[in-house]
Amino acid sequence: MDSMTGLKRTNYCGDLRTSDIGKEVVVCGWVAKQRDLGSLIFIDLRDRQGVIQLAFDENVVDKQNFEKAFSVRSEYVLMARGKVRERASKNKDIPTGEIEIEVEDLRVLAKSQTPPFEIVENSQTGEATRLKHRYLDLRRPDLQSNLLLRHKIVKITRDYFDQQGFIEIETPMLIKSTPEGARDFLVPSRLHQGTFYALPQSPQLYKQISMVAGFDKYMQIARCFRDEDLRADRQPEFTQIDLEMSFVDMEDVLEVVEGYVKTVFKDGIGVDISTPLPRLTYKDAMSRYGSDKPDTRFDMELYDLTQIVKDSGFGVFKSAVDGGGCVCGITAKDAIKTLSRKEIDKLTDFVKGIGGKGIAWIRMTPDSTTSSFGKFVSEEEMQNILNTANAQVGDAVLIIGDTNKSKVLSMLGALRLEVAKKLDIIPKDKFNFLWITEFPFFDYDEEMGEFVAMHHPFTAPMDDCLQYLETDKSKVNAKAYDLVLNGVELSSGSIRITDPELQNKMFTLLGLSQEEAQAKFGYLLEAFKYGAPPHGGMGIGLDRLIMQMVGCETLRDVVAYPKLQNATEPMTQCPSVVDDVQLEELGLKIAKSEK
RNA sequence: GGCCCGGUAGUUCAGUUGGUUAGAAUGCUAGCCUGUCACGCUAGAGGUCGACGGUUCGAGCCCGUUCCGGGUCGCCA
Repeated sequence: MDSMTGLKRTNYCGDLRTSDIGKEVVVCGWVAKQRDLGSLIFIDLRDRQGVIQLAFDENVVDKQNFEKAFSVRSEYVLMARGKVRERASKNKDIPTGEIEIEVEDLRVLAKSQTPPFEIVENSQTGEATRLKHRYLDLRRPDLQSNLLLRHKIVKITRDYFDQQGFIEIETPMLIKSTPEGARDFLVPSRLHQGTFYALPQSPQLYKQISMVAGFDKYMQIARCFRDEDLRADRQPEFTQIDLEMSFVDMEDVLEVVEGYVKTVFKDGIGVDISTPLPRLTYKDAMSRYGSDKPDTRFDMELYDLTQIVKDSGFGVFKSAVDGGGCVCGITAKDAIKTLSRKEIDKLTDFVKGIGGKGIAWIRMTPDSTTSSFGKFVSEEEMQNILNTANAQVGDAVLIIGDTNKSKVLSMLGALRLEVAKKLDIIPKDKFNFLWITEFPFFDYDEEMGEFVAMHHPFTAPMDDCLQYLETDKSKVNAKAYDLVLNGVELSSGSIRITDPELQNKMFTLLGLSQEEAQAKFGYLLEAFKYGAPPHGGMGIGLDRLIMQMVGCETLRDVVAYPKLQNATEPMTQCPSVVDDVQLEELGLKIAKSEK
């Protein structure tokens, strides 16, 4: 192995261009590829900026360097000094394809074992293997560029909010556990055995207290933790762009966030987002798309057939309507080829999987119109359905009925997405933002038979809903707003309650006793006694934002060191057991052994 | 916790009704090769078919159990 003595890097491999021809440069990096043509050897040397070709001609370079180049293997770490020159034959496909380095001094700084998978873009290797050797996985150009973009986005974010007068404040990682919402990760206390800190699910209460403290505009690139099951877009720890502002109402928050979205897309990836962003109330989103985070990159909106089929001879429809529910449908345009009877059966299974009973369908082929329920309904009813469905030859109509209205909408919303995926009609190059406003304050829990809070207990109700607080909870909406991008909930926020009287009333309505509220949030309530400015804010999911920007399928491609679905990390093998000594110091005993 | 998909060479996969010695590509090793860039050509090494049990004359394939990975529902105020 060689030393670096006498050499100092002058350029990144991937940065060199034809303008550097003639210069003597020193580059460092990893061997991406070695091509041995006999008395001519090429090495592609890779660093974070890209690759550059090193050339070794047996008749020109000295014997020692040539033999080194010959014996080099994948992922060896090299340093090379030489002259940049124009290539004899050019490669138009890469940015450095017209030049190469005629190497005069080659140093092998480190050897490498053969990597367990190929270090290439769009790797097909399973994630468990890649995460076990994440340092190799991260060498891949796509992950390198994802993380470089992430860095850039974070910088743009800090700059934007700084310009808007926001102050970044670090809130603690070790905080009081407040078992509501998601599960907390707990950290046992040594100095106070038997007690625990929790890792924050978000800096929510601290940022509100920062408003009471007078910081006026707060932001933080905040790490958040939730001990819940993982998904492709959900990790137990994630990063949130956390905001809070004083003396604002909803419109002010939305305006700041819209400015941010515009800036970060323009400066980050060169995409123009036109503002103001479109808005939809929760109610409209549910009735038109069957989702509180609709993907508006394609149409296929829901429609209501309840009035048409309320006296239908088709039992499924009739009983849904009689039971106080509804019957709604979607029309899949030009879909009969994809949506064969067999495919519709699969969709029926899909709907059953999310709690539905099935799908009533109509297929309009050029020859005939067939349906699963035609013989039970009159000609007129069928015609009315087709009119409302705006169905033409080639279309498929999918209908769901149930005694639970919101269930019909959400199932149809899920079906809408499933069908769109099957038909492959979702454009990949669009960035469709959408504000969802006027969220219900309460959610009716069927199992418990009562209304439960849909948001954290400091969310303010909308002013014109205050009158219904004690009379009709279903009519109470919150000053809460979500920002949706391409069907993904990117961001969520609200205006908070600062009136202690209203706050107490809300606790009561949420079934929290004074004592419970005091025990959980006493410090915030105490703070509010000393002059709390009206305030509100938002949390923007940084990981999901970047995921959308690079168009990848999983959060793991934009997080440097993510966890597998089982919440472990194969490289470090965490979580792991700890020494008995550690447990003893904490006053802990493991009650259940592993097996 | 439920449901779905998967586990075969280092990697990605194929493997017919259960039938002799389990294949391909790529990677790896060696040799040849002066303009390659997915270099090319030749040769070679590389397998507990996730594990355990069962059915069978015979199991990669069938059955049961279990482990592991992915997706999803529940969950994520």
